[in-house]
Amino acid sequence: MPEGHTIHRLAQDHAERFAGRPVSVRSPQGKFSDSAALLDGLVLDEVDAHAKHLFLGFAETGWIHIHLGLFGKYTLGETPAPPPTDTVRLRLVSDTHYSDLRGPTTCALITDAEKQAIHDRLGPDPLRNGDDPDRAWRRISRSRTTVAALLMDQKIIGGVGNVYRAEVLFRHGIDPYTTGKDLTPDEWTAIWTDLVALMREGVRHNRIDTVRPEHTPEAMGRPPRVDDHGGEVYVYRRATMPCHLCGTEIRTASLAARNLFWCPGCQPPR
DNA sequence: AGCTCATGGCGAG
DNA sequence: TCGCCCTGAGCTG
Repeated sequence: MPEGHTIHRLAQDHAERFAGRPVSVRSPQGKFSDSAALLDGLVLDEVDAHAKHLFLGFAETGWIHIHLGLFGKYTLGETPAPPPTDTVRLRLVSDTHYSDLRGPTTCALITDAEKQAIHDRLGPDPLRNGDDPDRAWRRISRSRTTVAALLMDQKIIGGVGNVYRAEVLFRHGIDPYTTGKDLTPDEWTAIWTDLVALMREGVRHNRIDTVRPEHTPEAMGRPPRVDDHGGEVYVYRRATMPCHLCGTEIRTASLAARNLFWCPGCQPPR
């Protein structure tokens, strides 16, 4: 689940359901108990998100910094909350809603300065209004690293994960092994603009869909397909299956310990 | 019951 | 580049 769109959606949902009201803060699992005790009953007054980092602000006391990592998951619902299971790291409860966090890489109480340090080491985020794509381009355009690796580097661009990486490169016909230096300014502009649109859609629908309307199974007169992660995509996790557009077998490779997917037909080497 | 894998990221070497 | 941390689903047996 967790790419940038997931975190921005969680920020929205938390702002709507918990902000401006006192909330009960607990850690049934125990690993966040000390901080939870400090925050319990305070008003949650601000929510922020940058890349894959979520921040829940409690005025003078500080921020809960949350990073889901690969396994972290949220469950949101209406009160009454069910009895918490022993893997719930953080439970928030307002008079109307509850939220349960399980398996995060990070759930810690931090200061304003510590929060700022996190923003400082993250690249521009397509989901943060006003973030400047030129900051990313300055680093990409002089890098000999592959664009596939650069898109996943959170210092360069914030919020893109393995699905958006594969899909945005497919949508622009870019071979993932193209180096940053070889990418054209127009290609970068197209990638950034597309990420802004795709990820906003991702926040709205709470899932990743990247297939253009003219390429949906209905539009192409093919049987409907169901991708096992819940969204409609071109290449992600479709290794050895035929490309929806050209029929070439989708390829996969390991790049920086992550699975990369691309269509050699639609994304030819330079 | 035990294994593998997953949309992340960190630190050691 | 590797090992490690966090959890749960989907296999295998």
